[in-house]
Amino acid sequence: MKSLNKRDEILKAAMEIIAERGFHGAPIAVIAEKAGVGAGTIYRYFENKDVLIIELYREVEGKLLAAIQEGYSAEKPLKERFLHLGTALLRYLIAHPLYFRYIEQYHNSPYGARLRRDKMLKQADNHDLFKELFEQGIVFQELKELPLFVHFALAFGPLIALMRDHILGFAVLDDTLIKQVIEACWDGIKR
Amino acid sequence: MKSLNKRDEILKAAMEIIAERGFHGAPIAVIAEKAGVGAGTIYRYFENKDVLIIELYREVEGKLLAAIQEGYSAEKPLKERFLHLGTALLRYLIAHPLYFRYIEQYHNSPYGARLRRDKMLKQADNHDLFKELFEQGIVFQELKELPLFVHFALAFGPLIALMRDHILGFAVLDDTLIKQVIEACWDGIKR
DNA sequence: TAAGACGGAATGAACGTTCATTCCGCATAT
DNA sequence: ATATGCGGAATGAACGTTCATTCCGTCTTA
Repeated sequence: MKSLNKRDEILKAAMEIIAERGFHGAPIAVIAEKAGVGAGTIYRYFENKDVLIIELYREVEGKLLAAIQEGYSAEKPLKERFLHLGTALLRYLIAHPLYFRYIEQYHNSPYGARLRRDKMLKQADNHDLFKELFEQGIVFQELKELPLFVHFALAFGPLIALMRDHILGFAVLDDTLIKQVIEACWDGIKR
Repeated sequence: MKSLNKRDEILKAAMEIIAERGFHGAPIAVIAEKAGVGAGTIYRYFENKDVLIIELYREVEGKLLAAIQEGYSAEKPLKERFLHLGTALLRYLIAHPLYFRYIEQYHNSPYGARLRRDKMLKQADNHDLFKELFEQGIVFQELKELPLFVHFALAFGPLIALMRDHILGFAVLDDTLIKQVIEACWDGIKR
């Protein structure tokens, strides 16, 4: 119990520092200090820095996926489902900006490369939900007849770009705007 | 003349190595070897590594902007102009994948942060062309009445996502598909 | 109950490696 | 012969990781 606390302290500290300063600006010594533990202690909980970083990514990804699936129903109309997933995604990331930043750091790093390679092989993930949605949409002729990866790009690309703007303070994303944006994404993919 | 050649060799080598392996995987020694010069020589042409990297970014950005402006006419209809810029951008980046990778590396690094801050202040850039386009579109009621940054996100987000897929080998972007994608982006922003 | 012994958790100084940068001797050209 | 350009070994800073040592809670024993 006590040890779980310490482990979580380390993860939390790593999360905050890496999200804010990137992997460059997050030496073990700094993470240890923020977590309130000795540098060596980190190696009692994680084999090495890479393992810590990968583990942290898994946790964040898990929470994100759980969040967007909440209240999702595969029975509802396509558009409604799309709006649900999109708004849930945006809302969750806005509520947890550090998660978004961490995910971005992770993707744009050597770790991200390995991740992509892995996903190439094992094609089952959050994408499942969206994949299913897009495939149905094409079959039912509600969506443009384009390759799946184009639909992903049209749907996620704008959201990621907006999140960046939001975090940098360029943009203010309130509920009204979020809804308009997801609708616009739908206009992009719908037939 | 001889010195210019050597300078260009260094820039080219840095470009290729950073684009392929990221800043992590590009120590001065490696760049020097690829460029066919001694490590110390690099410091005859660039004050330090940061200056080299920033200078390289300026050159790449300059070429990119020149490429998309070629053949652009502010007189033509809005949609036609948008299609021109979008396709020119995608085509150029596909033809120069290393440029795209370098730009991405740069943006997702401490350098990128400084860049953003600078652009916050001095709001004149490639964006000018797009900014003008979007503003006109809103005035003429051809585009959705959304904040400018949303239009940027809806237009560029998908293109960047697609470029990533393309470079990673997920996607094959031929001329037909490029056109369809830009059209889909237009559907996203048009009223 | 109190004293002592024990084991695992925690620590941070020390080590080895990696890197940007500097420096100095050599080569080339005038 | 002198000045300029060049290369790559040398340097020192920064970092991840290790490990001998300390710390602390628990169990044992009288």
